[in-house]
This record gives sequence, C-alpha cells and structure tokens, in this order.
Amino acid sequence: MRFIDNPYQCPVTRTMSIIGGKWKPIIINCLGDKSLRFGKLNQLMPAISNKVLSNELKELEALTLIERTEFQELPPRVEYKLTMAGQSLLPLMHEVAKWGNSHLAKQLETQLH
Amino acid sequence: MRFIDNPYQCPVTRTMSIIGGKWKPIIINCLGDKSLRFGKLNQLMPAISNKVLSNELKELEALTLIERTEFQELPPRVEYKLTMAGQSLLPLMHEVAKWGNSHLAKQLETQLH
DNA sequence: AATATTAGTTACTTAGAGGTTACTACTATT
DNA sequence: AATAGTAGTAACCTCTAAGTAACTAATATT
Repeated sequence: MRFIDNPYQCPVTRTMSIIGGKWKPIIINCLGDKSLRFGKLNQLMPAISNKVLSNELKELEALTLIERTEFQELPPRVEYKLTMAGQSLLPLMHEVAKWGNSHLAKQLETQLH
Repeated sequence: MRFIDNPYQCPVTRTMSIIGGKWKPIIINCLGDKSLRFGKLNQLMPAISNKVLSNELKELEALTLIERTEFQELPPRVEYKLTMAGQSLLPLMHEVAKWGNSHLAKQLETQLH
C-alpha cells in the first residue's frame, strides 16, 4: 500500500500510509522488544515469502523503524530489532492485538473463508 | 487485502485480515459515533472513488461492523453508522490516530513522497 | 424539456503489491 | 565431492484491489 492522498491531514490516513501494508504491523509485533534473525522472522510468519520479507524489512529500515545488524560470522547472521521510533508503535500494536483477541474478531476471522 | 494465513493464531494477523484494507480504518474513524450519508463520507475522503467506497461499505456491513439505513425519500438518503461491534474498534482507532499525530509520523509522511 | 440531487452501478482498465522458483556466497562437516 | 546452513537476490509471473468514466432511477424545480 503506497501513500494515500491526505488533504485534510487525517492522522489515521497518515498512520495507514506508513504502516498500512499487509505485513508491516505483523513484523513490528513479532519483533516486539526482541532482536530476531531473518530466518526466525520467516519461521514466525510462515505465510510470507523471503522476497517479500526482505523487501518489507528494507522499507521498515528506510523508515528508521527497525535496525539491521550484520555479524561477521559464517554462516551469516543478521539481526533485526525495533529502533526507539519503532518501539513507539508498540502501544498501538498492543491495541491491535487486544482487538484481535476479542470474541468478535475470532468470529469474523472464520467468516472470511 | 484478503485473508492472511494465520497458523499461529496471531491476533495482529487476525485484526489485519479483517480491517487491514486501505480504506476500512479510515472509514471507521470517519464514522466515529456519527451517522453519515454516502455523499458526506465521499466528501470527507475525497481520494476514494464512489465505486470503492460503495464496495468497502458493503464489506463492512457484511462484517456487521456498520449498519446501513435507507430512508424512503427523494432524492435518496442513506445513512451509515457503526454498530456496537464496529464501535469496539474505536479505542484502536484512537490509538492509530494518536500515533498519526506524533512528530515522527508527520515527519515520515513527508518522506513517503 | 432540461437540470439538479443522491446513491449508487456497470464495464472496462491498470498499477503494483505480492508470489514462485531457482540461484548465490562462503565455509564447515560428513 | 556432496551436503548443510544462512541470508538473502534475480527473473519472472499473476492477481486483484483500486481507479476511471459514463450511466441510472425517481422526482422536484427552473
């Protein structure tokens, strides 16, 4: 999802423009306050392809929401974690998760099939 | 955005499957606790086409998150408002808006161009 | 008889997000 | 000399969410 035209400076529109993609909120929530390797993220989100995960991580890094650390080891090790800016999204993610745990959300999910 | 495969029952994934579309959170936030006509919604979100707005409203209605009321008048009058279920999303929308109003979000928005 | 008003619908097109598959680099281990 | 392990990349494809433009129904008003 790309930038949404936001003439009235709507804050919801602004947030959705930035983290409204299919995977970004899920990645941010997976990271939480942990530092995770690429492969671990891929394993936590089995439905995302490594190409898309790689792209999303690059975009999140460009937005300064996550930080990528490369270790000089073999086999390669790369860890991702939220920056302070990224962590500012955690209360929001908590609210998203809270609603997702509600009876209504669980019921609606089954209806989506 | 359609259903996301959610093998680990992740609540964030669940929420994003349901309201993760480009426009749904914006529509829900626009409605708030008000009852709004189709044309008014279109005016509040000038970047959405009437075809897409119409589709999104139908989907939200099918999810029982909004209620559509048709008045027998001419010219036609139709009003949309959140159901109780839809209103359960307002605290979440409030958190989304709060983050969207942060300095960081405003800064990142300009960067998206 | 033309225009306005409202809430859409229809038919068509298109951008691009997302998906698939195969591949690479580098070394240690069997 | 083949395999494993990690973090990706490259080339290609596909689908569908979204966009565009024109149109409709029904009546009142000019």
